[in-house]
Amino acid sequence: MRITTEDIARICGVSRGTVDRALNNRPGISPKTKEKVLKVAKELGYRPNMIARSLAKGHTMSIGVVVFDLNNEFFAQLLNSIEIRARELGYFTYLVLTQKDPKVEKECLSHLVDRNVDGIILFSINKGDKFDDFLKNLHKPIISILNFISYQFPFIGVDEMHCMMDAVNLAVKKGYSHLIYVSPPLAQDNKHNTYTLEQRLKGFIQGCKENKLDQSNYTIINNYDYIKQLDDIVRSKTSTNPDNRTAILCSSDIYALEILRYLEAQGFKIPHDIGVMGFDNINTLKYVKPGLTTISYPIDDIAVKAVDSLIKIIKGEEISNTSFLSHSIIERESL
Amino acid sequence: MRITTEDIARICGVSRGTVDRALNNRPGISPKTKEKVLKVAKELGYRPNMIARSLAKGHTMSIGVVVFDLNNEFFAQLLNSIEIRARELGYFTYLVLTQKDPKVEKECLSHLVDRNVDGIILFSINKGDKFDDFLKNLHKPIISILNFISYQFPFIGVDEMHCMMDAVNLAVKKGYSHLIYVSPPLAQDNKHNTYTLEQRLKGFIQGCKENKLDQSNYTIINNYDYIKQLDDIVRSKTSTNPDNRTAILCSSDIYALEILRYLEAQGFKIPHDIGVMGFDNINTLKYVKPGLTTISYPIDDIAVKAVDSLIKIIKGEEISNTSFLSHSIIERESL
DNA sequence: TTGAAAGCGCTAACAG
DNA sequence: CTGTTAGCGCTTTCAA
Repeated sequence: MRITTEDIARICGVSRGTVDRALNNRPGISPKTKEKVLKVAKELGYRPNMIARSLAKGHTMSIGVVVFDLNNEFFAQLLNSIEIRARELGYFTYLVLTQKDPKVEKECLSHLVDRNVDGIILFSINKGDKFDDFLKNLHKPIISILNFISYQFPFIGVDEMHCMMDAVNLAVKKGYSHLIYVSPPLAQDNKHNTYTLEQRLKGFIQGCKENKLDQSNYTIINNYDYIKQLDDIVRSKTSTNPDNRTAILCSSDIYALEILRYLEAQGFKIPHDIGVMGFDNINTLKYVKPGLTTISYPIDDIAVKAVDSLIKIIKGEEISNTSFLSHSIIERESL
Repeated sequence: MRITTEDIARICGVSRGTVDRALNNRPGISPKTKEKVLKVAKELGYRPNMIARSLAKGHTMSIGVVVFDLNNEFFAQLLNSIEIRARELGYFTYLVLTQKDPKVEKECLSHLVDRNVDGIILFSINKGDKFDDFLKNLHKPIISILNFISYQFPFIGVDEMHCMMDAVNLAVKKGYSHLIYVSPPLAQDNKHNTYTLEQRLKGFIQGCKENKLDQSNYTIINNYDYIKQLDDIVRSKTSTNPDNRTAILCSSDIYALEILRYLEAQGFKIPHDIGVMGFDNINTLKYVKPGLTTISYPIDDIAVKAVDSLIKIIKGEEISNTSFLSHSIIERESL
């Protein structure tokens, strides 16, 4: 089949140890034999068997990336940048999609360890003490991204709470006096890790507080039936009085997009009648009219930092336990 | 460190062979010892080392997926479905992004083989006899998708040419008498595998022929400066005469989207003044106004079929060499 | 400078 | 039914 070091050794009339010294240019070999071995290896098209190497060395030069799916462009971009960066540094990446199933996530994590990945980048759907223990028992470097797990694991993300506070501030500054917050996935927060969503919600509430909006001035919608619920609220609250306009802030661009479509269909003018704001700044927004005002995440930076940090840990270096990268507001037309 | 079969053997006072028989329930072991071994293994939290298993068995239960990037949602969806399907069947997937660099693609392909993946799903950017030889020398099952490589390798995709013929037919049926075909990536076809693009172009030309449109009735734009070029043509050709309207057919939704934005900014009414049609039916289209008429690819089917076929080959079964899955036209408002 | 041998952890063929 | 042995292909230590 494939050429092995043994083949080369036999042909060159040397031992496998010597072949290894030549191939991985280690000291203790004469230039002459080295040259010969290298020449034969090249002629035969020798390629090292990484599986065997992994077994012998105890590492695989591969990492695992665990996210729930790629339907949100956001994750596709993240994964894209992770793969590029990882390979730049010599690592191959295993992709694992958990479909938001906590059990699947745990199983896959274990499987990755069985395959001896050197480290894992994890956007987790699990959380809690038991999960912490589970992760600890994996005995592998792990970087959590975006969805915070616990202080036991390095984390890279953004300050979600302040993102949403900034959003509220912007809305208030623009003169909106009634706010609606739409975050459907909150509906499932009993079982899943919904850190990012919770932080955004907190930010919304805190932002309202700081702007002296009480509960009669804001509404929170936390289920997937949001269009219907919105319908009721919008009809009763919306006013043509320019001093009493309402703005809808969403936990993700995708909901904002749906809402935009719905409002347009209902004949509302955006932002004249109602303001809308998203979150994530996905690529799609480039093609959307009216332009959606949103919060921008530094996706590439998160990806690169996650990979770099992970590999530092793998190599035994120290890294800071938690890093928040900075966000920004992208102002377009919808708010 | 981790528990090994040797540990279990020692503790149970049996040999590693026996442990193996219990763990992988193979025949030739008494129920009693088997039970005991299993119990100890469970207590100790034993997990097989897949690297060692791979080395011993000669396969890794993993596949490689090679595409150029994930910026196009199309690929994200494809990859998503591939991963899901592969893991259903027990395979983990390595993701490799080539950034449209033919050299990188070849290197990565070799690396995947070095890592002993059991098979590869490839959307190739390379082509030609030399590349065929290269792939052959990999001695690995390979499924090519969408970008045809050669008859030497199984292929799964759609009949791109007929897709575009259907598009032309639709445009003509709708009364457009002048067609513009926009396919910027054709600009680079000297070095890359641009099978899909060439086929679409052929389909466009053939469609025009069959509809008796000669070269004065259609225009082909094959560079990234298409907006500017479009500007000139549109100004001279566009007519308010309803019997002489022009339609712009694009090789990808993303160009159609750009064009839509441009035309709107110029004050054109779509489709009243000019018709526009895309290709791919990416998710983004759900949020675009006016709705973009386009060609829909069976992304999930391609993904699932690619995985299934690959694994059949891996298992030594026969598969049909080429499969074209069926496409459909999604009629919305823009044409 | 080189060779021999052991080991990574598992599988599989062969004896007993 | 069970133990022994010989690999898988590479790395690494210890002698020579």
